[in-house]
Amino acid sequence: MTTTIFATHHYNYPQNFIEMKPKITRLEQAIKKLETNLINADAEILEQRLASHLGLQVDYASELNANQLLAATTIEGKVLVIAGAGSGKTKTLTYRTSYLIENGVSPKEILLLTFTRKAANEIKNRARTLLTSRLLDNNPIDGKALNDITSGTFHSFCNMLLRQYSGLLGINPRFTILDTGDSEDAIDLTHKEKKYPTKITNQAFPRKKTLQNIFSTSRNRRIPIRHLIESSYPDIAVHIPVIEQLAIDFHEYKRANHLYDFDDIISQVVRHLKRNDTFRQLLQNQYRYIMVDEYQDTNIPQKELIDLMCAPASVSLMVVGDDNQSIYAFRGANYENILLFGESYPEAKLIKLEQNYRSTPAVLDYINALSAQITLGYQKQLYSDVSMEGIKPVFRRLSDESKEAKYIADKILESKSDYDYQDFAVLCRTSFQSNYVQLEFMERNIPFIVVGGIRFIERRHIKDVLAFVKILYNPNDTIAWHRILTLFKGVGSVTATRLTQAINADNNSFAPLITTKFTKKSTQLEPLYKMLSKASQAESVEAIIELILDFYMPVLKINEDNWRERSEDFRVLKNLASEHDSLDSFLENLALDPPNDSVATAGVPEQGEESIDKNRDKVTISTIHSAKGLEWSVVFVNSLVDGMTPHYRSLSDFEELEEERKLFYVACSRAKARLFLTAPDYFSSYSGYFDKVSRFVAEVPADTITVLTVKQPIDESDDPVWW
DNA sequence: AACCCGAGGTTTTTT
DNA sequence: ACCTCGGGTT
Repeated sequence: MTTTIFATHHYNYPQNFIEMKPKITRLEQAIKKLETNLINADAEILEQRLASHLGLQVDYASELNANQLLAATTIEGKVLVIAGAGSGKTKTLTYRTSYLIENGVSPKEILLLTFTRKAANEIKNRARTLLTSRLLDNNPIDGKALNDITSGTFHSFCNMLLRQYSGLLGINPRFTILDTGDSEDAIDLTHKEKKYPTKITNQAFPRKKTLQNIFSTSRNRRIPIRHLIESSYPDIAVHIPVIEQLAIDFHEYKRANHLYDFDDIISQVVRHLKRNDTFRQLLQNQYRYIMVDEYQDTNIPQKELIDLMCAPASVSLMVVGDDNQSIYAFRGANYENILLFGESYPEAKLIKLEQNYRSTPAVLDYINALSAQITLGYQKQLYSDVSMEGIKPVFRRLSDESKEAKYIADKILESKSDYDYQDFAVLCRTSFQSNYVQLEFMERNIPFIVVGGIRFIERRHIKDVLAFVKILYNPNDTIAWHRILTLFKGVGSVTATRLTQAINADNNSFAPLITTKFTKKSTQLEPLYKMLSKASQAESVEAIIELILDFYMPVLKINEDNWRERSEDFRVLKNLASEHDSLDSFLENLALDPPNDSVATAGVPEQGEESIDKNRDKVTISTIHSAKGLEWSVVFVNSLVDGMTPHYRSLSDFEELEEERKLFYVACSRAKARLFLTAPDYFSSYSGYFDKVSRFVAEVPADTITVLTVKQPIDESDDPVWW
């Protein structure tokens, strides 16, 4: 029995653990079975692989470790690669890509699906460098050919398919994409149009946000709406029949107006793959080598997509992931996909990458201890061959959140001689947990950048401007019309709907805007008409944005008192526009690969050209979710109170709690050299009062971590005893 | 039909 | 402490 830090604490285990037992057993069996297909880089295999490398440009054997080499050179059949944190996953995919090409695979046959487009481009570019930098005398490989590799996120790939094969699929290629907020609006509009009751026996109808959530979860996790509501939203059960009907109406509404939400983009492709044999065979013949990154975060439709494309034995599939890092169930990801891979592909091979190149042994010991607490998963133990042990992670409790922030700032300034600002990151469970940290950093003049939280694309004024662009691209986009028209005083929901209908009925001409019936509602409609007419003739995306802004700025000034601040964002928007030469690529990029950093930065003011390096040197403040895949020398994780991390909403559900545990694992495994964990004494909100240290900190063996107690002379006099 | 105001429920994470 | 929704008012 190992000693844990807070042995006296008692945490209630989720009640549904018993019900979960059969499912857990099934998953365990699938894991066990696939474990028997594990291949290891033994001497014989390696020798075989090395022999086949004669004549290749890249020296795979000396640049990869044994199992990386195995993964990079196993190019036929179905393979699952379990890639632990910091095990060189991107490197392996890069070398595999290069290996495929050196073995005569055409770049056009390669499909690379990753979590972000950035990751896809990185792999492509690194593979290019790899292949072309070795270019000696007669290198037959053209670096440009790598552009023919199809790569991107599931969403961008499916979006491309829908547009490119629109003829074959019988759909309109000029559709617009609804983000989550737009979907909510569309649900609301459908609801109002159909005039469904908003109350039954005094029970209010759920909000649009809740509805969007229900619809999306129902589709991504394949749970009928009725069951989902009965199990997760029991208090709105009286509304089930209406909600079910609304789901159908909502879907028809989207189809009628050429609107696709995030879920449609994937699901519609899956639907076509199932029904359209020509389409399916086309893709199966085209993409012969498929690689999927972050497989643990795929949802059911995404898994189905892969399964359909990979049905022929001749299609090679390698999925890469880490079951310890599945943290997206809330948006429908299904952690079972990776655990049940052996069920879908009984012949699949399993390869594990367990050598860690990121963290010191001291940090690794800790994250291995965290990993041991995760109930389900493939056997794994990260190891390092670095001999310097490093410093153990530190846990410190402080009286409140501002003291926590102070402590973090102190530590950063203390170790500033060893590191740059950009070597630090503060990782938070929720974005608002960074508020105190931001304040403290501003006061102490520590430059920082905030990642996660309210994003660029979701700001009201940005969405407004994009609505104009969307209309120019798809005049059927009723959601965008509605958004624009209700900006004007005198035009409300009813007029907007009527006007939108008139436009659509008039073959999408803008003419109804200048009929007297509507112009008397607002003087803005005529200028709008002129602007749209002009913009539809404009030469470039940038010119269109300029025209829209000329029109929109006065409106913004009337509607928002902080218009000056908001209009700063338009420079970013104009820059983005200048990078695109067509409306579809511009809109697609913003919808599916939006700029991630919030513009919120502080500290070092801009000082012109030379200070670019200085502007990069900032501490990162990020949500844990947005930190996935990244690493820093020094990592802080705050708010480690049970109820904040794990979040109180997940305490009663076994699977949700497991995901929180994995989230903490992701956070800690970002650290290269130092890991600081902090917790305030308590946290209270309308949902309760929480004062126990996070169970994730409490449950690991005490010798893996240094716990600072009251005895430590850190500038806090009123540090209470907390265990 | 639009707008204003007050009440009540709300807050995790994001392609 | 915040935003969304509903109801009453203009």
